[in-house]
Amino acid sequence: MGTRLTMPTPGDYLLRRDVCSYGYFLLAPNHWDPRTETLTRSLDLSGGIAAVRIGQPGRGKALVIEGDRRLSRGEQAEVKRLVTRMLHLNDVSVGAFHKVDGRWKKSGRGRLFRSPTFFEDLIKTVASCNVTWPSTIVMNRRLCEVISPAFPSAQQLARRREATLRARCRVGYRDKRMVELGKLVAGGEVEPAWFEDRGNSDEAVYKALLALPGIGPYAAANVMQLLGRYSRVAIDTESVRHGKAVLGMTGTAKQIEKQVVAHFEPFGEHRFRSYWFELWDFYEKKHGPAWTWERDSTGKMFTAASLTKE
DNA sequence: GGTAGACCTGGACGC
DNA sequence: GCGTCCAGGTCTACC
Repeated sequence: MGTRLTMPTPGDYLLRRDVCSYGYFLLAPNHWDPRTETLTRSLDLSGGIAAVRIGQPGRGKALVIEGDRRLSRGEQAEVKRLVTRMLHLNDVSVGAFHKVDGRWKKSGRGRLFRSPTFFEDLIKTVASCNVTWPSTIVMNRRLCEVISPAFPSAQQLARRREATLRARCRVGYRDKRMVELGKLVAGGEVEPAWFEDRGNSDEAVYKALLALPGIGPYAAANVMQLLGRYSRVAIDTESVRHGKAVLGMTGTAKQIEKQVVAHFEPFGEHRFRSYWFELWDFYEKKHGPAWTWERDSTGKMFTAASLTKE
C-alpha cells in the first residue's frame, strides 16, 4: 500500500496547463497521461527510488500525490520539496509577469515546467543541444533505462564511462560533457544551491553557466529560465523560425536573431516567458492544447523542422 | 571579436 | 538495403 499525500497550491494553479508548458514534460522519466491528466515519474529519495503520480481535482485545488510504496515522514517532505521545484509552486512572480505582458492573464499561463533538480535540468538541456527532438527523447529514455529510472544523479554520471553513455544512451559526443558535469557537481566544484540562490545576479549566474562544459549561450539562457530567471531569451533555430513565420522578420539568421532579442526587450525581467508562450501558443494552435498531446505521437514532433514542413 | 569546421545521431530521400 | 544529405548548439583553431 503506497502513501497518499496532498499539497496545497496557489489559487491560480492548474496542473494540466502548468505541467504541459515546456517540452520537458514529454521527456523521461516524466510521463503525462492525457486521459487521466496526471503526471507520473520516479524520484530519488533517501529511502530509495519511488514512483509518484500527481493529480489535481480542479483549478486551485490541492494536488493529490500517490506513491507506489510507503514513504517515511522524511521522504514525504522530500517529495513535497521536489514537486514544488518541478511545478514551480513557489513562483510568486506570475502576477508581475501578467502586468508586463497581459496577453497571458486570461489563460493564466506563467509557470514553466522543470525538473526536480538543477542537475537534471542541466543534463536535459545538454541532451537538447545540436540534436533533433526525437533524439533528445531517446537520450533521456536511455539515460533512465540504463542508469537510473529516476534520472541519473551527478554521482551516478560521474562514475560512468564515457563510452557507456555513448554506446548505450546514444548521447554521441555529449558523453564527455555529461560525465564532466557529473564530476563537477558530485565533487562540489559546482554547487546547485549557488545557482538557485536569488541573491546572486542574473549576470553572475549566466557567466558561471557559460563556464560549464557543453553549455553555450543557448544552453545557459535555457538553464537560466529553468532557474526561474527569465531575463534572457534562449536563442536557437526555433527563435529564427518564430521571427520569420510569426513576427514577420526578414534577413539572415544572424540578423533575425538580433531582431528577436530586440523584439522582446520591452518585457524586461520576463522576456523569456513572453517569448516562450508565443512559441507554445503557435504549437497549440497547430496541435491542440499541450495537455492532450500523446507522448509517442504529437509529443515527438512539436518543434521547428517538423512544424515548418507541415 | 568573428568565423569555419568538426563533433554524433537519426530521419528523409534517392537509387 | 545502402549511401548521402541534413538538422541541431558547442568548442577549438585561426584570422
